[in-house]
Amino acid sequence: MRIIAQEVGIDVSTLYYHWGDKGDLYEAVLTDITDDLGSELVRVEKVIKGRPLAERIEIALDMLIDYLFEQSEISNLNLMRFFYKTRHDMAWDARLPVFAADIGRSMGMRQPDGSVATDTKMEVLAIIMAIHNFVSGEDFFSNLFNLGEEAYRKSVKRTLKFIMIPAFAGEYQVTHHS
Amino acid sequence: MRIIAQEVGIDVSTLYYHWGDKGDLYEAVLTDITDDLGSELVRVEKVIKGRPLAERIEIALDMLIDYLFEQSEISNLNLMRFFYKTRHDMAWDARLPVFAADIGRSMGMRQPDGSVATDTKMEVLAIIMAIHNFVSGEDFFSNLFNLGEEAYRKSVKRTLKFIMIPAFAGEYQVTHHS
DNA sequence: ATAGGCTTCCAACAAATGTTGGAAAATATG
DNA sequence: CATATTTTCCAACATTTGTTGGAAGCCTAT
Repeated sequence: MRIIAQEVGIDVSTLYYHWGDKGDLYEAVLTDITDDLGSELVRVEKVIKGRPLAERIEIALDMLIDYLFEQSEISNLNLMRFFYKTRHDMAWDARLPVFAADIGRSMGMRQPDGSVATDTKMEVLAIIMAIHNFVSGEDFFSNLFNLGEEAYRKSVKRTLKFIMIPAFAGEYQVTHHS
Repeated sequence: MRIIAQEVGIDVSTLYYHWGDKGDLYEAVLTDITDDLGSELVRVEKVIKGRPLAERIEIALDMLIDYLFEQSEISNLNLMRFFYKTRHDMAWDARLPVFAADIGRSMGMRQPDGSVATDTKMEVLAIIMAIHNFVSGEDFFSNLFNLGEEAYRKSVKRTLKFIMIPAFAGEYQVTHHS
């Protein structure tokens, strides 16, 4: 709390005054970044609408990776939320499965009855996490492979396209859109 | 430190006596789990030796996922190491790129000169992280999708095969080995 | 058995961290 | 302008957490 307050340039009590205790603040931040990510997904959907699937995936990856690299706290906080083990139990956010279902639908992976299967949501989740992983782990991995910021980001895009396009769009040669 | 000592059933000073301070203990644990993971990779390699690539991937995923679900701290600690931002800088472990290179070689992804390209290591890293993600995130995700332990683990295997086999072994129908 | 080492624990210290009371400053309202 | 309300900060508190000194217990070799 002190560190956050200092970063913002206010006293820690002012932080408490406006945002409540640590748990409240954390929840507010999570809600906020989830909203942001939701808006970005809508933006992406608009751009890729109508294109063939493989191209949609490629563009979506490019856009989301760029977006998250600019806001890497989003990836950080999401991953921490998934993996961090707390002694206190945490607030729940039901929007992740909704996002996953939306993305699944956007990729044409709906069932005969229009709903999205759990298997599909798991697959989408894997994509989302893969992006977050590379964004949040930038410090660690770029150091590990001796890549500069630019080279690292490019390699992330290439790697994720290499994996996801064959998996979700079958036969397709990766080209370059960004 | 107190919590660890309590879990082990000793006094916290005894913990210090044997393992040094928190950083030393953390390093020792990381070394230990990395050794374990290394041994498991060797074990996997023995089993899949000589089989066709797609089958190798399938079996390796099954084995590694089972192994990590039994030792989920390995996934936890690895991911934390990748993503956690500390104010103190951390000890470095150079074995991850070696593992990635070994796995890449084992998948036949070596360059003409026998070395393994950074792109390839990134791809392997993506696989490793995907497994860790689902293992470490079990609590969160199984709750999210209302899956029991058994169903969740099965779904993880299916999902990762669904994504990785087309990406790394081209045309291939997923069958069931485990 | 006993001296000397090794191991364990209790108690304490210092620093970090979550949180709040209350005074001062800033702002709004009449 | 005077008053009421809101906002900010300082100082303190209680708890958590990393760490250590020293006494007590245990083990081994003579």
